[in-house]
Amino acid sequence: MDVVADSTTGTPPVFDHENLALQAQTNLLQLYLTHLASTMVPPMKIEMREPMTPSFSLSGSPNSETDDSLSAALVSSTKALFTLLGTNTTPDSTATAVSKSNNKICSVCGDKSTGLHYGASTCEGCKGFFKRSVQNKKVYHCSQENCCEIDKQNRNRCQSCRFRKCISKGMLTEAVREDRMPGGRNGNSIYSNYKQRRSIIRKTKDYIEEELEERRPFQSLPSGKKLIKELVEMDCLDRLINLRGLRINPSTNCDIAPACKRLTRIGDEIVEQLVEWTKTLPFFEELPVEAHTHLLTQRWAELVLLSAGYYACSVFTPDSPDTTEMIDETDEISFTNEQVNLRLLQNRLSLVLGKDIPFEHVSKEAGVLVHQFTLLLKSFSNLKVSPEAYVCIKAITLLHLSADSTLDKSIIDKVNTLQDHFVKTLQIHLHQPGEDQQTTSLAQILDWLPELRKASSVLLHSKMFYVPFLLCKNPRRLVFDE
DNA sequence: ACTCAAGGCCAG
DNA sequence: CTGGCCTTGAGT
Repeated sequence: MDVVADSTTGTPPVFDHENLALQAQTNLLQLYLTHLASTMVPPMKIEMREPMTPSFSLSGSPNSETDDSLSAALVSSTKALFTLLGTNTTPDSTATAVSKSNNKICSVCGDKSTGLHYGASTCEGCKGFFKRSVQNKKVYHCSQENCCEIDKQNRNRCQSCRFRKCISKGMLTEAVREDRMPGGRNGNSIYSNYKQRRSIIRKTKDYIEEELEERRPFQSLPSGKKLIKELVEMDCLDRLINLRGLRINPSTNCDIAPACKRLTRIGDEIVEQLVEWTKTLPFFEELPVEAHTHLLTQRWAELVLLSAGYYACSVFTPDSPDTTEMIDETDEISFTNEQVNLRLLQNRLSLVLGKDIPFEHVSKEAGVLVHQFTLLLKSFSNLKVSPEAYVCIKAITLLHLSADSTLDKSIIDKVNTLQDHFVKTLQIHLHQPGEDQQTTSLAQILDWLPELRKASSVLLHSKMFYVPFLLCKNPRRLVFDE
């Protein structure tokens, strides 16, 4: 009955094999993210307001030659990534819509527009202001709260908010020439990349901007119900939960090999889903791709745990604190009892792998992880997080920078500003009346984040990325949508 | 030759 | 620093 135990060696071969493969998968993750950056970044040199460090050579993959097998795997999945990168753009409709709607009015201040300037239809004033700002590498600071309204009358009251609105309206710092050469036209590449990215999130952004044009606490990223609503709609938690690698083909008795192979592909799938999610974020275009790469690389494990945890809480409604009796019979994850979850993992792992896995092996390999995940579930379920709060927490988690971040300072400031914004948005949401006595405070949620971080390090250490998903969803019930 | 988006000039 | 007006020059 127990194939694994037949092995003469003391260590369980199944898990050893997996761990090796999954370790390679972690490296693959890095490569994917780097690859994402290289395909998103135009090959030209890009100068930001602050003197950019040459770290932009990230697209040039300065590292030494990668391992052959990893390269091969990378190449094989490149196609899928390219589809992720949004080739399904509608440049025509975008262009015409923009040119029509912005033909006469400056999109920044509402003054009379004199045409397209640096990517947006603006007046001479905003054009000149943007040019001087970029040329002189100006860094402005808002004396208020980054929420100044910019119109024709008061556009000179706050340079910081004016510049931010320029950016949010699509003006590109890259379009200001470093060599100051007059005349001619900028290469199409400057705008094509931007337009491609913008078209992906155009729907979201336009929607938000229509609703919140008047009162926006933050120019490029409006706060409010619409922002949260979009985030909730874009979240696609089901896609992350219904990982193909965890599905069971009911008709065929899976061999061990394909099952293992599928498990090792889960890293790919997670990256795919997270990249997809990142691209739908309203602030996607506000940050350079290397920033997204950096953030995803650092935070993906936390995002996985958060997503799985939220899914478990939303599906199983953790209102029964005493789950001691639901061992064996029930097929539900426990929020308190890690032994239940270990048993559950054993069952489901055996199911996916198509053979019995001894409990002690599961306990040995995933015990610490299950322990941490169960603790995390318990504390997370106490927060009673709403879908709206969940997407805010997710954004806050992604936008958490380590102290030793290697990003450019201007980017760090931007990321921090964005994170602050989502914290405020979350706070506003929590204070909203109508919810059934939201007792959870912002401080409670923020206090929980270190716990998430701690659990993520365990997840990274174990390399069994799929454990949270396997625990929170029965592989038998995974949706087959292909 | 015309267009249009980039840079420059300079009175306010 | 601002912004209206002028000059440039590749693309059409």
